[in-house]
Amino acid sequence: MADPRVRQAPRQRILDTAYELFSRNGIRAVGVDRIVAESSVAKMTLYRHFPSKAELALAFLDLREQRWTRDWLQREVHRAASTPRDRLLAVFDVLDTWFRRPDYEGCSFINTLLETGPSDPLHEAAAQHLAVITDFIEDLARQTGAEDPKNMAVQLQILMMGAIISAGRGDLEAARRGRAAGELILDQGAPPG
Amino acid sequence: MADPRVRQAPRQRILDTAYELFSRNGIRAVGVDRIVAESSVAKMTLYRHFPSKAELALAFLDLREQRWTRDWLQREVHRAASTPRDRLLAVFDVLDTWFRRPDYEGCSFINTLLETGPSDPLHEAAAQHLAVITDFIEDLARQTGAEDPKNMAVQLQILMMGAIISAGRGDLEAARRGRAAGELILDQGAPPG
DNA sequence: TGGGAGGCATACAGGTCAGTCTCGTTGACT
DNA sequence: AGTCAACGAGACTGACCTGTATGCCTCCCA
Repeated sequence: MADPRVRQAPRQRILDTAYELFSRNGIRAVGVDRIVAESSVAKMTLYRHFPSKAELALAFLDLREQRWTRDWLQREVHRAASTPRDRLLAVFDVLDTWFRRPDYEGCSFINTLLETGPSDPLHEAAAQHLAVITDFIEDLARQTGAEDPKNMAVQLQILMMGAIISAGRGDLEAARRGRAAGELILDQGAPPG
Repeated sequence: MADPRVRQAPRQRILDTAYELFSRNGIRAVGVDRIVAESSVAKMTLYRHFPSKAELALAFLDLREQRWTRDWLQREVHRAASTPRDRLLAVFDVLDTWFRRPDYEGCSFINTLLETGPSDPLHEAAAQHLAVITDFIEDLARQTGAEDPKNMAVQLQILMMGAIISAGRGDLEAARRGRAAGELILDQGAPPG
C-alpha cells in the first residue's frame, strides 16, 4: 500500500503491528493471522523472524518497555520535575494525562501478568518488566533519602498499578487519588530530622 | 463417579466447576468442553441451563461476589474488628492471609475487567462487581466520619487492587504495604477535630 | 549475468473453540 | 403403568488457532 521506498523492513512492520494490537487487545486475543494481515506480510516471513507467537510476544514486551517505560514514562517524569520527590509525584501527573486519553489501553505488563499462568515464560517476563519500573521508582526514592527506598518504591508502585486498574473501570480521577496517597507515603517515609 | 444420592443437581455442578476453573484460569482460557468434562455433564445440559458461555460467565461473576466478596471478604472483615476504622484496616489483614495461600488465584473481577473490551457485557459486569466492593468500603469510611467517604473508599480500593496485582507478581508483603499506606489515608481523611 | 536469499501468496495440517443435533436412558409424577 | 421432561453420550458444524509447506517473484551482490 505504501510507497516501497518508505516501506519499513518486514520485521519492523510486524513488530509495529504486534505492538499496536497486543497493547490494545492483549496477547491472547490477537491471532497471528491478524498480525500478518495488518502488517502486510507473509505468514512465513513472520515465522522467519520470530520462531513462535510467544517469542513475538516477548519481543513486544521488550518494545513496550522501550516505548512506554523508558521513552514515555521515565522521560516525561524527568521533564516534568527536577527534584526526586517532585519526580515521584510527577509519576502520577504523567499517569493522569494517560488515563484521560480516549484510547487509554492499560498496562501491557499487568495485562500479560494476569492473562498468563505462573509457569508461562511470558508471566516471568512481564514480572521482570514491572520490576524495571520498581527499580526506577526505588532509585528516585533513594535520592530523597528515604529510610526504606525499596519498600517505598513498592508501595508507590502498588498505588500506580491500583490506579491503572481503577482507570480501567472508568475512574478518571484515579491518578489524582493515587498522587494524594503518594504524598502521604513520601511524607511518612521521609528521612528523619 | 460420586454416589448418585449425594450427587448435586447438574446446574449446580456446572456452576461449581465453572467457578473453580474460571477463578483459577480466567474465563477466556477455559473452554466449555473442559467445564462439561470436569462437571460430568452433557454439553446439551450446560446449554439448557445457560444460553451461552458468556451467560455462564456472568453467573460465575455473581457467584464470585457471593462467595468471595460477601461470604469471605466482608464476613472476615466484620469478624476481625469492630470499629469502622479497624475494619478498614482489617481488609488488608484479610488480604494478607489470602495472598499467602499457596493457591492464591487473584481477583476474578480485575481479571475479567482486563481480559474483556469496554463494549463487552462481561466488562461492565466486572466493573459493577468491583463497585459493590467500593460501596462496602465507602460505607465503612462514612462510619468513621471521614470528610469524603467516597474518595477515601476509592483510594483504599486502589491500594487493595494494587496489592492484589503486586501479590500476583510474588510480593508476599503486598498486603502489609497496602495496610501501612491505608493507615495514612485514614489518618489524613479523618474528621477534623 | 547469474544465483541465492528474502519476501509474498496460498494452501494445508492438526488442534481447539462455541454451539447444535440425535438418540437412548432415567426418573418423577399422574 | 404410562408419559414426559431432564439428562448423558457422542457425533458434528463451522470458525478460528498456531505452525508448516510450496511455488513464484524480486532484488541485491558477486
